[in-house]
Amino acid sequence: MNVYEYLLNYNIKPSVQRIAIMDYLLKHETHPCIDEIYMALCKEIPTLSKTTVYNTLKLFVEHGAAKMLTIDERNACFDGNTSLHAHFLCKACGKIYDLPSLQEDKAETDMLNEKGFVLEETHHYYKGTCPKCTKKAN
Amino acid sequence: MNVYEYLLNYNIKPSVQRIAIMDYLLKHETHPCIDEIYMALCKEIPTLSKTTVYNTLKLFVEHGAAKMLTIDERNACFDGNTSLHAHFLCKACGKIYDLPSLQEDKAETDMLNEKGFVLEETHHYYKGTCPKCTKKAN
DNA sequence: AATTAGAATTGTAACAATTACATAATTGAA
DNA sequence: TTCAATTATGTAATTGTTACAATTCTAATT
Repeated sequence: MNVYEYLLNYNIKPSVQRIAIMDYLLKHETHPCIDEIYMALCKEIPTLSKTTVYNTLKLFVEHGAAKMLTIDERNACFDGNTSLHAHFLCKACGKIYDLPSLQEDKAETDMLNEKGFVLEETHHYYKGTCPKCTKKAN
Repeated sequence: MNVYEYLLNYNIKPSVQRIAIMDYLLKHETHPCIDEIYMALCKEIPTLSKTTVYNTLKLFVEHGAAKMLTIDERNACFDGNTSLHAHFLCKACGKIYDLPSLQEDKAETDMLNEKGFVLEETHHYYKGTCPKCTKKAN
């Protein structure tokens, strides 16, 4: 996968930092938060600033190249997988799982559109305990 | 509606502050954030502290008497309506609308349960522009 | 190679939401 | 009334995020 081209497809001017951040997002399905990305890339790009990570992710979201998840109340995290899919947050270990896909509730979206609501994003997630943590608790 | 009894039903010891906060939540469908609640109740209870509002809402959520919404990335807000329903956040005016109800995606929840996931909360919301703001923009 | 305008990045400082923690007040039972 | 437990308070610290001005980089043009 050529990240340089990938950014251009979203009308984002590539730069060393932007490529590194997008690359990280695409290769790590961990739904990383700002800090995780910053910490990871610091090593390769020692001059990287946290502000740049903020700016860059904001830019990605605006151009549709990433999605912001606000599942965890304290930290926004980011997903390079922009397809429509649901999530599961384990309250015990904090891990966010991807769920296979997500069917739009057509009755609901039709109703909203009819009333004049313009839909831009759909968010769907569960919170609970994942199988691993459930086992540990016993 | 007797808020005192209401709290007892959720195994929450009533106090002046708790009753006032729960009362506000039940009477205002605005999905208020901490600050809105604090500002509103300051007048009646001049000694109220913001910390108490935090503590109290946390307690309510733990006892299932309220739900925390993290739709807006900056501010958590709270909903006294604990029934399963979806939301719509207007990006223009910031208002959060309640949507009629929410059907569980049975195929999905069955699949999760089968794999050993324990579900505790379901969140479903849209972001976009509401009819009022869409009109204004034209 | 030098110039230059625009874009991208950086760092500091400010800001605002939240939490930790120690203290004070209240409650209810003995 | 006394006492222990619960509840509420306030300050201060912490943390995530943003504003902004300065700096650096990029790439086209001379």
